[in-house]
Amino acid sequence: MKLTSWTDYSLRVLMYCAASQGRAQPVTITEIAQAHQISRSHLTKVVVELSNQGLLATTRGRGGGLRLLKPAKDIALGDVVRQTETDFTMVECFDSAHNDCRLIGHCRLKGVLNQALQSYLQVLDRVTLADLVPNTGSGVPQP
Amino acid sequence: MKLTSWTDYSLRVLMYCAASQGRAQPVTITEIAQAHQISRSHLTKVVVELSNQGLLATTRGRGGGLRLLKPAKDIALGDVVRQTETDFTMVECFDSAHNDCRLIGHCRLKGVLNQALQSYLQVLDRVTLADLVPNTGSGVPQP
DNA sequence: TATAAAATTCATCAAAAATGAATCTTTAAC
DNA sequence: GTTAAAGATTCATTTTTGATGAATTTTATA
Repeated sequence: MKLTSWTDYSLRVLMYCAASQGRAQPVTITEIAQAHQISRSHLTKVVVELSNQGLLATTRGRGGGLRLLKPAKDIALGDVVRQTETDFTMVECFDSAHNDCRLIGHCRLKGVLNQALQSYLQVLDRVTLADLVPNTGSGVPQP
Repeated sequence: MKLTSWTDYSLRVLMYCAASQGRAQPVTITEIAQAHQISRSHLTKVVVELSNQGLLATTRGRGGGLRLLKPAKDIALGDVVRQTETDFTMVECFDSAHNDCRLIGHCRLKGVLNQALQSYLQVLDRVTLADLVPNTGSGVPQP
C-alpha cells in the first residue's frame, strides 16, 4: 500500500514547475534532477511520460525546458496519480481472469476495497498543484 | 498503490473462518489452502501472524484448527489491513530520515497524501467481517 | 558551428514479495 | 503408548517489478 517513486518524482516535477511559473528561463530537467538528487537520465523518462499525458510541454534545444500546459490550479492530484500509478489491484479478485475465490457470489470484499480506493482518490481530486506550492513564483531557488 | 497478496490471504483466511463459524469441526489450514489453491506452507505463515495479532486462536493436534477470537461483527477490515500491510509510505517525505525535498516548509503534499490514506482506511473501518460473508454459517462448503 | 537542451536505447541492479520443501512439535483419537 | 493429524519453524530460492544510469541521438538556438 504505497505509491511508486515514479509517482513521487512525477509530483515533484509538476510541483517544481508550478512553483517556478514566474521565471524568465524555463525549468530544465537537469535543474530538477540536481535539486532532488535524482539521476537526470531517469527523471527524463518521467518528464517524457508527463509530456505524453498532456501535463507538460517541453522545448528542446538551447533555452528550452519545461512548462505546465495548464494553470496549476487546474491540475488535480487525483488525476496525476490515476495516470501515473500503474497498478491499483487491491486483491486477486480485482483481476477477474485469475479469480478463483470460493466465496464468489457471497463476498463483498472487492466492492468494499474499491470504495476505499475511490475515497482515497477523491481526497486527491480536491487538491490541485496550486494548493501545494506557494503561488508567488518564488517557491524554488533561482538557478 | 496495491495491497500485498499477504494481506489478500489474511483476509481470505479470516473470511473463511467467519463463514464457517457454525461448523462442528474447526477450519484447518490445509482446507483453506486447498480451497484457494495456495501453498499450505505459505498460508501457515499468514495464520501464525494472524494468531500473533490476536485475531485467530489455533489448536494443534488431531481435531485442531482455527477459530476467530472475536465475533465477526467485531473485526473491522481497517484494523486487519493496518496490521497486515507493512509499508504505507506514500512518498519519500513520509520517511523523514531520507527526506531531502527542497520544497520543504512550503509543501503540503505529505499532509494531503496522508489525508487520502486515512480516508481509505476509514472506509474499511466501517466494514466488518460479518458484512462480507453470509452469517448463516453455510457460506463455505463443508469438508 | 558550438552548445545546451530534450529524447531514446540498452543493460543491469536491487529490493521485496512470494513460494515451497523439509522438518519439528503438539495433541487427540485409537 | 502409538499413531495420525494438526499447527510451527527453518531454510533456501524464485519471481517480479521497480529503479537506475551510461551512452548516444535528436533538436534548436545563440
